[in-house]
Amino acid sequence: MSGNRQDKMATIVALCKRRGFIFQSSEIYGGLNSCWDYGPLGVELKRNVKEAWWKSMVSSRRDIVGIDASILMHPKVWEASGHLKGFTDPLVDCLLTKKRFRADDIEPQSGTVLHFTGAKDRESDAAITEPYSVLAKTPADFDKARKTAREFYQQRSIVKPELLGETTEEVENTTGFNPENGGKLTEARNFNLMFRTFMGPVEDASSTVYMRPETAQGIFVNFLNVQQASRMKIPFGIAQIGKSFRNEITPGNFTYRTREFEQMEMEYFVPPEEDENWYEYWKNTRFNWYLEYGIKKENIRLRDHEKNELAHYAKACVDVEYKFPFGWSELEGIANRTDFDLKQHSNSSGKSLALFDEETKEHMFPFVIEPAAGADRATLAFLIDSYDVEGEGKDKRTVLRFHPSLSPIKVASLPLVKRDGMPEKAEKIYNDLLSHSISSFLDINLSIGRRYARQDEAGTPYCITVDGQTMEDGTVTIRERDTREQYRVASDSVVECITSKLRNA
RNA sequence: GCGGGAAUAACUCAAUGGUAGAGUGUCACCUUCCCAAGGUGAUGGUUGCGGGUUCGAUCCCCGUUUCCCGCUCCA
Repeated sequence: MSGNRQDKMATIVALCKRRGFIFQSSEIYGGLNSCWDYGPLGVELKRNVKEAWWKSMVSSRRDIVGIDASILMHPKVWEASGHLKGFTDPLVDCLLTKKRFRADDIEPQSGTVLHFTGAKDRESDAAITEPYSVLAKTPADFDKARKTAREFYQQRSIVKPELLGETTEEVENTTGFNPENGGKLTEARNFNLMFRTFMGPVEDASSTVYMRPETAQGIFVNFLNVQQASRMKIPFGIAQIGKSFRNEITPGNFTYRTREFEQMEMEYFVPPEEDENWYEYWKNTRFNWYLEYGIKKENIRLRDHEKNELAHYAKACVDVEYKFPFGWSELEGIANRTDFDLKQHSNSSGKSLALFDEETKEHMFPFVIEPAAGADRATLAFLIDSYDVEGEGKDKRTVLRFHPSLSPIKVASLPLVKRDGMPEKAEKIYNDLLSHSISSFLDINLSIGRRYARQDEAGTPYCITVDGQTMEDGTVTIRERDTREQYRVASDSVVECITSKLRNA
């Protein structure tokens, strides 16, 4: 990881805080791990990202409808979906090397275990009574095992350890030792990635509920409700934007991996024999969506999952990856979930989620193609991708080159100087814009250059400037963020002009 | 969860075992007809938090929280 890349991330985190995009959660209390709050600019940006997604997936299509399911769902949902079982990883650590293993990945081993009760130093009074064991695999090499044990005690400040209380034990098919060095592993600890809480005032096992680790299940369990209410016929989709929660073992990289996050998911139900075509279709459609909203071609790619990488439900999966400063990372996964989920819920609930096929007169389970995107990840990617620094020294300019639809503020209304009625005129234009629900900003103080710079750093695509000529002929200038070019329009056509620019952007 | 590094004003950073400074920013007033101009003033910090050592700690020690890096994990 080069210094530059990390500098870029740090610079963006600082900019986000300074300009009000993203703050650390509960900062005055020292912060809360992996939790972030969106500030005034950040919330607009993220809303715009979600709106762009919703428009492209729902509003502009005849074949997709939306829902908003609750975060808490019946616990059996998570049994059926496989999350209750599959989301629990029993993990063990090597006491010597600290290397971590999944307990169920360790091959059973046989051999002789050497137990020690402790160690003392050969040249001082130092001693330690912590027990330790090493497995000497058949054919047993006891000297090597003892050497491992001495390393263990050396780590605990015994410089020249003499092992104490050695006993041996024959074992078969144990998984309690590190396959690489025979060293004892910790007890298995379960990491369930689902957040748990209690429904109602009594905290007992029967009231345990989970906060959803994905929004998809809310769609699957509502599949027939939605299909019947909206009279949809396959192929059709159900979309949802909402918060999900996962107790990630390692959160990090700013808002990239957090334990509370927002997903934009769509489940597209198709005839089983058409699954591969639709998979290709959504792969391309979703990839192009990022390009359409300004992500640079060289910073985005598709990466197919290897067979052994696939989730338990998936027949195929491809990631849309973005080149973050910390490396290529997933923005969105497009998966062929087959009929796994609908069948599971049908079996588990006893209520069939199959559709009746009028042609074949048979019940059938559609296959599901799922494009699942991270709203926070997409927001972060748009933020990073639009970040640009121009010029050097005094001419240096920081610009967020957002696609205009994503910009938190669309227009700033600025009087060139604070006199001759210019502030009043600028305020009138500002009010006009606001009355047309165009997100705008009025800035009167300080030099015009400074105010342009502030808007550049907020990613505002257009600045309206009221100058001397405005007072004579009623025209104002529109300044373009990316080129800094200016041209004049009649002040009473500003709203119309901006509206058309935003529509065509 | 392990190992390493860091934490001082809103941001970027200084400084010192004797209760902290600068630049930037922000605000007000003045000035200013086009890209972070200038002037004056103001705003700002229990030095992340909690203990300990000390006459005295931002500095030394311990713990803790958060962030970053590396493991590990990742539906």
